[in-house]
Amino acid sequence: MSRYEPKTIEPNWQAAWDAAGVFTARRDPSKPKYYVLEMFPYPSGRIHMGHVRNYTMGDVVARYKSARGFSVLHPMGWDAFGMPAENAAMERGGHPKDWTYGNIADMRAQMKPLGLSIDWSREFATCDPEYYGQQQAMFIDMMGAGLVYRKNAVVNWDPVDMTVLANEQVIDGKGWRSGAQVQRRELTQWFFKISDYSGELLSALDGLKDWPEKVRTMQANWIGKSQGLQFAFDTVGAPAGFDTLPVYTTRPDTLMGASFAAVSPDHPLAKALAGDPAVEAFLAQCRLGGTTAEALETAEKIGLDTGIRVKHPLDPAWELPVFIANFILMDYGTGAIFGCPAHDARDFEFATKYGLAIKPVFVAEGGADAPLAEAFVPMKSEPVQYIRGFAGADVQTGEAAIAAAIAHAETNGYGKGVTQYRLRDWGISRQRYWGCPIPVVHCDTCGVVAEKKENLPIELPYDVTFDIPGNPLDRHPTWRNCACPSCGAPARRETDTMDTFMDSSWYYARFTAPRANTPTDAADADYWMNVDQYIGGIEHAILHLLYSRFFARAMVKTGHLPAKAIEPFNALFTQGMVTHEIYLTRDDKGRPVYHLPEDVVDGRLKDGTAVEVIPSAKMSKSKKNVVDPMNIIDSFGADTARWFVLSDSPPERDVEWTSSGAEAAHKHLARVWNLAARIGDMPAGYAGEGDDDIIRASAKAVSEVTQGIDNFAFNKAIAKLYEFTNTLSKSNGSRETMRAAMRTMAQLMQPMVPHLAETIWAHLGGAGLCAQAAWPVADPALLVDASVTLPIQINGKRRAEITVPADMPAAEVEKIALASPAVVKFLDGTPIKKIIVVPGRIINVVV
RNA sequence: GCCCGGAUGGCGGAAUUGGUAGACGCGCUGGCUUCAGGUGCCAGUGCUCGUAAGGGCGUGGAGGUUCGAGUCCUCUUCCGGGCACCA
Repeated sequence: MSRYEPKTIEPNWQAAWDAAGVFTARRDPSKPKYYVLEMFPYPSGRIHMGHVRNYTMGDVVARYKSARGFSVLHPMGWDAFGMPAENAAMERGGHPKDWTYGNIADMRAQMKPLGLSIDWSREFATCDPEYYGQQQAMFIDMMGAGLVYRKNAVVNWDPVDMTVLANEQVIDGKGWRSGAQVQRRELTQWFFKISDYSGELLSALDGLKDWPEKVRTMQANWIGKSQGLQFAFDTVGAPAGFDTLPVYTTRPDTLMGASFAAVSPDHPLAKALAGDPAVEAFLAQCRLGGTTAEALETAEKIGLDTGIRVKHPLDPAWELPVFIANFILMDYGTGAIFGCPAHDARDFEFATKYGLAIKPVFVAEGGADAPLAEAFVPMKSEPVQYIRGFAGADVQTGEAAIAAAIAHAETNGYGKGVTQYRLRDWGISRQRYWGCPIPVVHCDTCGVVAEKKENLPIELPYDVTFDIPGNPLDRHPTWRNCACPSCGAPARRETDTMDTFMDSSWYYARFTAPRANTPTDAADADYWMNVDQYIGGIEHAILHLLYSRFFARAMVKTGHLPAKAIEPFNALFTQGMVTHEIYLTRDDKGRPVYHLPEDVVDGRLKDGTAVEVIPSAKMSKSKKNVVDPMNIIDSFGADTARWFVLSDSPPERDVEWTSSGAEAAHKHLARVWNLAARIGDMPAGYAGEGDDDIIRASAKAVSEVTQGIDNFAFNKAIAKLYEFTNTLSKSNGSRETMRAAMRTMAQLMQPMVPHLAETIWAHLGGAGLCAQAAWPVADPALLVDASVTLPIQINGKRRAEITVPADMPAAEVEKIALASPAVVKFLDGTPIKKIIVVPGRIINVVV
């Protein structure tokens, strides 16, 4: 071994692994299987540090599990449909397909030098017709299973470009290209009945023990189960067909504080009143702006009194005005509510604005019935005192009062308790080209008919243009024309394509049999499913993971997955982002001009201009705070990049990229290399000294690094490897002991820096490839320390310490502690009130 | 607006179930090596008072529980993620 030159060794080892087929996943009944999957990338064209971090973590797990004797599946593919490809076509010309496949080739070329243990023979892209054709087949099966339907839904409409906009394309309520005020508009869309699974998707979260608690909590809140009361107001002065107005409330205990009723602008009653010009003008105002929950909930609350009145269910003489109000969502409950301003912040704001009564139903325990300055919303567990409650409700918690109110409604026959979910059905229609075509046909006589499976895949036409806004499939001269699968008459294809979340909701299943001519293969799915470890960004905590959980259920129902795959991801790990400082200068109008980190040295540009520095944020192209991983790989090698992204920051947290960090990583690897070289040069028969300590240190390193990897604490595993390196470089053991310790080092480092590990392993006489060697195991007897140092606290403050045999009884430890000079001196005869001895931990003397 | 996280030295972070706060790394300081710079090696490094011995203070902020709190509870500030058509 001469000098550490990663550029020489890395390609050689990658070729050696390829030649030995080390990473090819095989169904091997003699071994337990392990399926590790990282969320597949969108092919933007360049890999970034986040990718390196994500795939390195997955690689550590894959290589570790392989060393532990598992048959490992570790695949890679491309989430290749989506808007950026169409945007590129619009901005730079060219075709989304060419752009996408070009990007895939570029990114694959950037990923290969990382030395990831990926089975590249399973690679696919979701825009491959072989993939999306199978997706269309499943869509047809799911239609047959009653999981798909059409209904109206609200979209962002750009009235100038005459096109539907994604939420991302609505900036401050305006279209991103046209700048026009965006409107909410209804369109007929395709939906999946995910809401049929609300209860199950919620209750099954309890079984996902190896998912982060926060992800389960977020999903549970998203599904949003609530127990409430549904009842109908009798109306006064409403149009025909609206004799009653059904409402849903989670706070029926506040019914005695009702002061108005309100319906959503999308409510049938609001639509029925739209003939009135004042109502129509108001509804038009409500339609302005985007469709996001944030836009709807932060918009100023506005309402219009319809003149209609409803009768309070407990007092027919008590009438409430009916408003149309912009903050009522048609998608939740019945699209109509009663307002209790005293105990709901939104209702309070609304009532104040429109001069409606604010009538408290309960007060804080011991409080008085007084005018409120703001809505009084106690915590659920907090006892309150009902002053306008139902019979029998005294001082109690909200939950008990709600149950009493529901019971009252059911007993008296004006309402019933219902379970409601916030989760809405999954709208999958997109009015865009670069997605999977929805395989249905519109026929004048037969209606909406599924395409025949033998006609799949329904392929996207290549001859499309992006010179004008809108869906190119709509304006294609011939693509829409087809024969009705049912009657054979001329018919029209659906031009909506599928949400790209569909593509990523089953790719994990496809990886188990990527070339099968059905969506999945029973034997392969049975062997490889489930994903044992799934790794990806926390930003996918809700949508992608919830859709995947639903889709797995739909695949089980339609026979495309075995029942055991109903929850497809056994364990989930969510990683943090890679961040970097942002550098900028100002143009003559004071607008920021961003600069790449590589162009900034010591706070200055090359021409000497000082830059402003903004604290670290997620790497993004627009802020130019990106570091191209290829630069590091070119100058330091893949192992340095891998070691660096695993060091320091815990995997679940954000990591700040610093050039000094990358240099430090490289320095350490060179140090390990030099240590291995020195050990390799030791003369035969060299006896040295301290072998026992080296053997103990090795065992400790094995135990601690293994624990670090098992717990996804790669930063800690690496800290232990630093300690082990420090110990070994200071040791002077026998040749054989040093060589064995260094081989252990190579094995422990192999998941993180596989190329360096192979070189050391080979140099010090390891048999075969390090990547195929069995993981080392520590002898437990070597891990136990004979003596232990205990701190002595006096009144909780550390004053002294003693070292005692680890197995000394507590009574004896206490005696020695009290006799120690520092304690005697400090106490100076003060009587002891209490003494606490925690064996192996601490002694606390209370005086 | 709603839901979920996070905050520890100059910096990234460590701290099984509440039990020695600051492991490990970076940076910095001093020394050795070197013609010099870099590399490499050795030592020191939370803040503060003190010549020292030793003391005081310290985990975003304010309270609380406990013999003992970075860790548990309540409130709060700031930062980040998500909010259903970004992927």
